[in-house]
Amino acid sequence: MTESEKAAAEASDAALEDFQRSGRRPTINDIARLSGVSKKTVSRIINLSPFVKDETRERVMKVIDALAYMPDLQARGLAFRRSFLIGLIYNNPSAQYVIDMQQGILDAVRGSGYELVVHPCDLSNPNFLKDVRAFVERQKLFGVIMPPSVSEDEALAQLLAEIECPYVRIASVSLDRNEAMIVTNDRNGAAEAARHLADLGHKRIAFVSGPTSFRSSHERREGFAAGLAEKGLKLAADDVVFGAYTFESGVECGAALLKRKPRPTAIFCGNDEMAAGVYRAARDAGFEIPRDLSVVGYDDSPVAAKVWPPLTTVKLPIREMGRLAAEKLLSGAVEGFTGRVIDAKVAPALVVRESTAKPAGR
Amino acid sequence: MTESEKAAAEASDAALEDFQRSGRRPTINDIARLSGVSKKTVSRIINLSPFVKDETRERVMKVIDALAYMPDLQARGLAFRRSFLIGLIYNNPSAQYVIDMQQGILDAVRGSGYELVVHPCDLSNPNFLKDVRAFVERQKLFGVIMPPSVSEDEALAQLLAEIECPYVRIASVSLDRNEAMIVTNDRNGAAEAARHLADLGHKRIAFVSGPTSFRSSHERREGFAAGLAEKGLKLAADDVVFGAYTFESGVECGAALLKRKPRPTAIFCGNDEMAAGVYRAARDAGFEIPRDLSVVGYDDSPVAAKVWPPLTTVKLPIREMGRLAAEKLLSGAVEGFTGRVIDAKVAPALVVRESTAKPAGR
DNA sequence: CTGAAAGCGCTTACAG
DNA sequence: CTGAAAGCGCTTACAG
Repeated sequence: MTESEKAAAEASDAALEDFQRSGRRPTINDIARLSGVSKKTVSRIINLSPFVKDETRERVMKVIDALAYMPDLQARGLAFRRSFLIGLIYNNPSAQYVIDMQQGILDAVRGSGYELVVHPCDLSNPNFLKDVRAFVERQKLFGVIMPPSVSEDEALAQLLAEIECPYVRIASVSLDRNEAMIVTNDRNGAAEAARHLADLGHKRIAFVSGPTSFRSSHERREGFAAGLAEKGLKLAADDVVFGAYTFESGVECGAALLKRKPRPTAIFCGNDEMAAGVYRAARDAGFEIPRDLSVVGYDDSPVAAKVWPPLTTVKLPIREMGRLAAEKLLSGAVEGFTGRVIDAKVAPALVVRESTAKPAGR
Repeated sequence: MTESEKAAAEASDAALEDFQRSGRRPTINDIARLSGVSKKTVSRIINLSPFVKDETRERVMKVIDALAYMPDLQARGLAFRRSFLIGLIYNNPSAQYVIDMQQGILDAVRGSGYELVVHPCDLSNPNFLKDVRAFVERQKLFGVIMPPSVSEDEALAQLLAEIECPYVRIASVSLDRNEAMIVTNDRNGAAEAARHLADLGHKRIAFVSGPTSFRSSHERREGFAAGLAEKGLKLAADDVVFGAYTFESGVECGAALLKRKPRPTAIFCGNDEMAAGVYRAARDAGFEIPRDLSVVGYDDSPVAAKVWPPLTTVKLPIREMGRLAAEKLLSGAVEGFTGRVIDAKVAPALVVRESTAKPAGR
């Protein structure tokens, strides 16, 4: 280092300290001035451009770190014509499901500077598409994530494509390009439940379906039927009753099934909420679980461990699904996410607790 | 209208149609040009300035409506030095609580152009304050809402004040200026529960407290003790056991209380989750609710209606609390919110279901 | 590998 | 009541 370089370095150190004392939030101009480069070069560094000499980058980074510089997201957003926000558009009635998904998304974006904006909605609202469009366009969302059954709305997916808003859909089967899907393979989970009940020796088995407007209702039914078929059993149309994925609908469906003669010895429910409702119906009708009736749920939500006896159910890794969806969405656009999750698989798994046993008399 | 005015109007109509055909999103410049005013005047209209002639406003509004103009939030944000985002910072373990609060906040901001960004956090994380600060400053949040127990952290409130981030805290007692508080008056709710149990004839009554780190635990305990005192009963220190507002802790506390001789004939729980745990403990120990034991919860969360027998509990209007908090936050800054809720009161109310009855032998 | 100029779509401060 | 200029803090397109 020559004398004159040393003097320059000292001068810039002094300027840096002056700035620190000022207490102002630094801008790209401050960083450029204090490190002796143009703001364009600072911009290149912020945006991880490879076209910066290592030495230059180090010098600038030192100033950035010393001043804890954070680029202004509004300004970047204005120039980029988009924000650093991810939208979660959902209509799932389960609070736990939504919270788990939010957590998963936040797991993925932590440290990236992106944040999560939540947008519950109602598919039956005639303004639904207009609302979503306004939401996306006003905030210039980076992209959106959609769990079922919003994810199954083709008109919405088409709208998002038209306005060029990246999205990832979470659904029980693939509905889109691989890059835009997280698939939960509900058939496999339901088939596992079927094999479990068949192996215990049950023959008269009923299925409480979710609403037919949810794709998962069909997938779980078909997977369940396929699992029974492997064991030589059949799920007749008459063995299926329809609920709404809610506790109350579970009570009603359970009560109806338990009045039948002969009554089923096992009931598979489309989700845990309805299974809890079937518990209530069984109690009201004087049946004991699992002695008189085996029950299996789906989701492994917290309620599954809180009911008595603890519920055998199919575990859906909701938080992980959220994380995978966010990683897929950011993949490519954000450093560190590239291609990592394109082939991620979600595998449902049976969790055997105490609500299933051999049927009476075996 | 003179001939030349008419010609001008026709010309501008044509220009407007041209623009509509272009499919571009209009900017403030387009609106200004097409309505023949400066962009400053358009800006005044967007910002509801009274200093615009009615006739001018009407002319400009016509163009705004025709083109469905939405001001760019990034650009406004850059100029205003803040965003149009409200943060929800929370550490509440109940999914239903958080979802209800989110819904309430969204009820309030609907149509205002503001959106909700969620930020779960962990008070015990040493980086907690730094994380929140980065969250608020990076996104330049308009303001934040904090439910318990985040709301009770004075260091956080002080930090937000320092960085001039408006906030509203939700808590069981007032901790701040009226403009920054939604108070849930937990003492009153707990006192109602106490009177209900005393009126039924219970004498041996226990309280399962939430964690002492939650202010609500103290408030509910003191309110409960005060309610009992009105009826000539006393809540001794020995009658209080401490849980963690979780199901599992409720099981443990319930089991411990039911082993006592003489055992309590009624248990008031700091929340519904723990009450559900006490149900489990009662069942495990062979006691029937309400025959052998009366149980009262707090919150009126969905679990209260799902357990058997349905739980008597104190209803906390969580969604409304979220709405009130958001209205208070936006009050003053956003048209239509001014002063409307400064004196809003949250009143807890006892919901009597089937988990409470006279003690055995009366 | 680096930079000067123009622009993103708004608002503020000033002037009239 | 209205407007021309400058600015918010970044990036893009171009040039070297």
